[in-house]
Amino acid sequence: MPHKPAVPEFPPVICTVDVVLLTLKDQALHVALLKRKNEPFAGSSALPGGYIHAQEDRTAWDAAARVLQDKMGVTSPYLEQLATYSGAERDPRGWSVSIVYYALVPLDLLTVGKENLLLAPVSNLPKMPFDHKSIVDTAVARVRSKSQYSSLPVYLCGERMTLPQLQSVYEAVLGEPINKVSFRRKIDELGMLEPIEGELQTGAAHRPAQVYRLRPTYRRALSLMQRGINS
Amino acid sequence: MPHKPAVPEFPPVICTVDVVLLTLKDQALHVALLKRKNEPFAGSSALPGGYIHAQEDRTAWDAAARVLQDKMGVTSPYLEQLATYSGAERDPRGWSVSIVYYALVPLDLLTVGKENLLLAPVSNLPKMPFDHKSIVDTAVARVRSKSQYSSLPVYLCGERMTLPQLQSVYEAVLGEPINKVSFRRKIDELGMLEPIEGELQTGAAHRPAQVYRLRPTYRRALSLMQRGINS
DNA sequence: GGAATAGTGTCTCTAAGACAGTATCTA
DNA sequence: TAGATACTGTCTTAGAGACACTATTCC
Repeated sequence: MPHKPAVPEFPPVICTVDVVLLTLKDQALHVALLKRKNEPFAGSSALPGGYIHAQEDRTAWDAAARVLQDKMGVTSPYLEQLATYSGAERDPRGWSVSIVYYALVPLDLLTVGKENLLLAPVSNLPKMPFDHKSIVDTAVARVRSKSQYSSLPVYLCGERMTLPQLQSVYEAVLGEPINKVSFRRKIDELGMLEPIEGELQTGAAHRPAQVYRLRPTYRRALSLMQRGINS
Repeated sequence: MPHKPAVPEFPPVICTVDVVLLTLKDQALHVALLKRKNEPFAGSSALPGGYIHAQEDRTAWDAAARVLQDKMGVTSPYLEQLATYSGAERDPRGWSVSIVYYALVPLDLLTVGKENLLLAPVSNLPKMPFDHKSIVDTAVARVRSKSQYSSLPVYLCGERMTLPQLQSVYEAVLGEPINKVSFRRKIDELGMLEPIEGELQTGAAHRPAQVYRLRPTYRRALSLMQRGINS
């Protein structure tokens, strides 16, 4: 029996990762875009991404985390695979595969005026190269969907938060008002928050709100609801 | 400015698709495995899969459909991306990416005793090469999860079905009994089925059941529930 | 007629939403 | 003290589950 080469010679496929980094700014979801330095589409704003470095990255997740670190200076507490986009026509360089991840980070982690950083509201995206617009739309839909029955939006808050703050984050993500009593019942059931004893958020001309923090168990894992938050 | 090559020379990444084909046999989910003809792991049962053919496949979805057709002789009415598995260590041939799809088909489409076909119950999987076991587990979890709030399980039925049949399919997938009244209310709300006038399933020693068929709109698209089927 | 399952009417119970009341801050 | 928002108690309402009753077949 003739010995076959281990890896047959198929035309090469371009293998990349892209990251949809979402944050909350002015009560609305925004996506982080970078001005591309290289061709194709040099100069236009696109999702941060890059080639998989087979020597360096143990997995595609690691590649995405590396891209996030190198290009955005961010280590996201939440980085999950969205989907993989592929095909002959999405990239002029040839048949390509892009494994896309999405991340949620509080705005204040996106430190400083990065030179080429553009925060675009997801409700009014600019022209974007490749299939990046459709990718962002899918990521937003995924985040909205997951937010209905999980603690996902807490990753958009900082370390500490009050319940009214968290509710307004949920409302911004879901795009609709939530019943206050139901919301607090749900958050209570989820059991992911604990009040910081004696710490109240004062300063406003009304009763101060209890400050909570995420329980350590849920720092990296989502907490799921049986039934979603029924708008 | 020096001209850069369009595609930098990174070590090649192996690009494949794999398919988790699920079906219902003896009231339990089974996954279709094929005995591998080629190294690595020749002889052991694994998910059907193959290289992406950049000349032939327009997208990875097309590649998965081709694999399903060529290796299983099946054209699945439902074929959706599950996730992408990647890394340096999952395949002895080197750094690899596998874009994994899952399909649901009625048992009778898996015609005949294919030589190398093994239908393994998902609750008792055999040893499988690569990370295929974890892939199957993820696919099953996805199907269970989606079945709670969508019409996904109808793809496990044939063209026509009765409500008791469909309920038993849901129960097999979800692994728990469902309240009959609630189930019928939900299916009614979904609006995906229409009764075939005058067609009843007779033959058993009891009242015959109305036969339904899927409305054309839902032949390829899922129908979603507001609130899931609450076991 | 008896056994068996199909299909339906209706009560109960759980949980979400509405609403209004009390609490506690700044100006 | 007035105004604002935080927080809570409780009533209403929608929907899921339980249960029982009728329907229709084969033997």
